[in-house]
Amino acid sequence: MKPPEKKATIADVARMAGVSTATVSRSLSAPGIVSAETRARVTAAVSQTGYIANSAAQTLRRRRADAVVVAVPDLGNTFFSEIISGIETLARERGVAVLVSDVPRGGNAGQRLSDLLDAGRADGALVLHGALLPGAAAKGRHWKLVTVSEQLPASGEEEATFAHVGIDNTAAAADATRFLIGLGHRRILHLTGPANSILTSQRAAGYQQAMHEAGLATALASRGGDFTIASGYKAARALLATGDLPDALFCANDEMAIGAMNALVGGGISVPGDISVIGLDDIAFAAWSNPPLTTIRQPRRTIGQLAMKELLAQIDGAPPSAPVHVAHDIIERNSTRLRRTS
Amino acid sequence: MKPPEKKATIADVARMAGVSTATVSRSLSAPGIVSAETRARVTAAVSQTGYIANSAAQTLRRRRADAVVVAVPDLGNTFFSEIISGIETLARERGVAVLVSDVPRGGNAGQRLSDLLDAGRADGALVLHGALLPGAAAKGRHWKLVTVSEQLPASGEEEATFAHVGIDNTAAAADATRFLIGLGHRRILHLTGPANSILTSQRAAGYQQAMHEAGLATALASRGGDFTIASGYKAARALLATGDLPDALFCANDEMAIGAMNALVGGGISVPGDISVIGLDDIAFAAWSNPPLTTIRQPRRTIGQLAMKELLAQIDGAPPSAPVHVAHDIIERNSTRLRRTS
DNA sequence: CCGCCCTGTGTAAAGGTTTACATTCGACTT
DNA sequence: AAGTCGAATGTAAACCTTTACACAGGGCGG
Repeated sequence: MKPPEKKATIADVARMAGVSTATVSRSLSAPGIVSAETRARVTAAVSQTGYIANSAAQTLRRRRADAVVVAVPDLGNTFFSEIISGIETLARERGVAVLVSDVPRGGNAGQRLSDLLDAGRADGALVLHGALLPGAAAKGRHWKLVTVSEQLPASGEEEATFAHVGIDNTAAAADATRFLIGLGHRRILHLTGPANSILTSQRAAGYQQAMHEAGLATALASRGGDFTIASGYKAARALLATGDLPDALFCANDEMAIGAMNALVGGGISVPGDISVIGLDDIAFAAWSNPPLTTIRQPRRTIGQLAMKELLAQIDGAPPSAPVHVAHDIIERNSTRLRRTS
Repeated sequence: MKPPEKKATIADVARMAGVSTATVSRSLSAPGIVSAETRARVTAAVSQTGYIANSAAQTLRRRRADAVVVAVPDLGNTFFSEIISGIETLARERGVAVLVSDVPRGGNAGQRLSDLLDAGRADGALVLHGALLPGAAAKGRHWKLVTVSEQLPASGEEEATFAHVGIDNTAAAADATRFLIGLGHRRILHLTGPANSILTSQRAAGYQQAMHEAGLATALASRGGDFTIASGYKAARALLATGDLPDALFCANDEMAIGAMNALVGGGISVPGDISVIGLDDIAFAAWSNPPLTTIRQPRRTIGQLAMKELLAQIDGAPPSAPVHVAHDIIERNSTRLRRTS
């Protein structure tokens, strides 16, 4: 019962069960092909020795690590961590390990990925990182790789299209905008994210599309928006200073919307009384902001699981699937309301 | 320049450089002991072949995986993910991989840990999981293991004391309470966390200690508090229903404080006008709640890094250090104020 | 009764590194 | 000049599994 001095190897088990190591290996990985009687002896020996297969040896021989990397720009952001949580759920089920690599935006994510993948530490990667090093995408053509949430910008010449799972950001932004329009708002301002993010351009595009459809004039404000609460706050302060408020504000994500609402109510403006605000993502705090934020929900855990499923399929030899969009929903809370018929 | 057909091995490099594999290995891992000239030939061959050492083979031979597990109860919670972010920073520097294992409270974290550690997939573990399986702690005596933030309850008989890093929760809670007392509050209610968490008891103890010091009567309310926003909200609603409000409320964490404030202001109570509220943790949203929450800050990234440092030291053969407490700070915002001298 | 196939098992190679031990060679000591 | 020592390198074993291939024995069709 006391922990064995040295870890048991497959040879120890084989000896104890009176069979060859090959048989032990087979009993464990393909129980079907060994006779019931032998299998019983083996299992007994296994539990008696407390044998656990050494995974390095397995990896070496099988040429498969049973591990995947998840590359994120910011683990501290719930948005990402919930996706990872979905990934992990599936990983646990399938017995594959999850290596997280938290490389800041602007950092060399491609390098890190290469270290892990090329050294055979992982069989593939889930990239939640819109800005992998541009070059890496090309280099990564022989990696198994699926992008999540943020699609990798098609890298010019080579149509480096990876499998992808996420919501349709353009459509989601259009839906948010249409929701506002449906409430009677006309002067709708879009507070955009950081310029270098694919999300920013997709969401802005959706906004513009919906506005054009309705024959309304678009108004984008970026003012240093970078998806943080603070940047939303600052942008709204700046807006306040102009004294010229729109009917409604569509923020490129929830954090910025929350920051903006803070600035607005802090400046004596009523939300949604004077101005409606809508976000996008439905982070956990959106339900508890002041007022509770109307937004568009992304099913994050589902996204994580779907992405993981796709990656595992690729690792098992399936060809990459076409990008898939999961459905988003509008969540109406109290930061939006019908426009006063003035 | 095109990606090589097959991955280069150390033998390929050796051949190209005209040396033995041993020399290649040495050039890479202990450059000092090989002559400058040879080393140059080797490095040339390495970059020419694009050689990257196979990590499974290395792990097998070195008997060290250069990887650690991080066990968390809930990745989706920023509190944990920021600690992990600190861990990752250090990990990247040292070239060790981080395996995250997100096993829900109540799940069998010990099992998962055992899978990873005993199979040699990782060299040690960082446990942010107050409730590892009780048994696992004992079984884990021969693992390298440091607990983070939530200390593992001493497991009865065996004084299974692991290295630990986190704030002194009792002291932090006492400080929060004293802060309230210092503002002139007398009837201070403590909203506790879930009963099975070590954090809950430590924080409650700190509260009681500070109250006793000041000769004040303690009042604990648990009402299903489980560290979530929703539970804080519910607890405060219940409080509201009694019609008997204290001077101040000390919530066992920020989420509950935010939920409670929502209920309070929703119920027409002014915070901090009628009642002061203080939290503990200083999560990102604390600065943006309504009103901004006074709380106690835990340096989460630092905690992560310190814990990682300790674990790496243990892996390198150092004996476990004694538990270390990092300093916490009080962050005064607008949810607390001097008591009205009625 | 022969040949074939099938089932269950064993033998040994392969997977890619690291490292203990051996070797070589030149410099230095006495 | 013999003996030591140290530096630089090579040889080969060890790390632990999986699996291609071979083999044995039994059932069965012809």
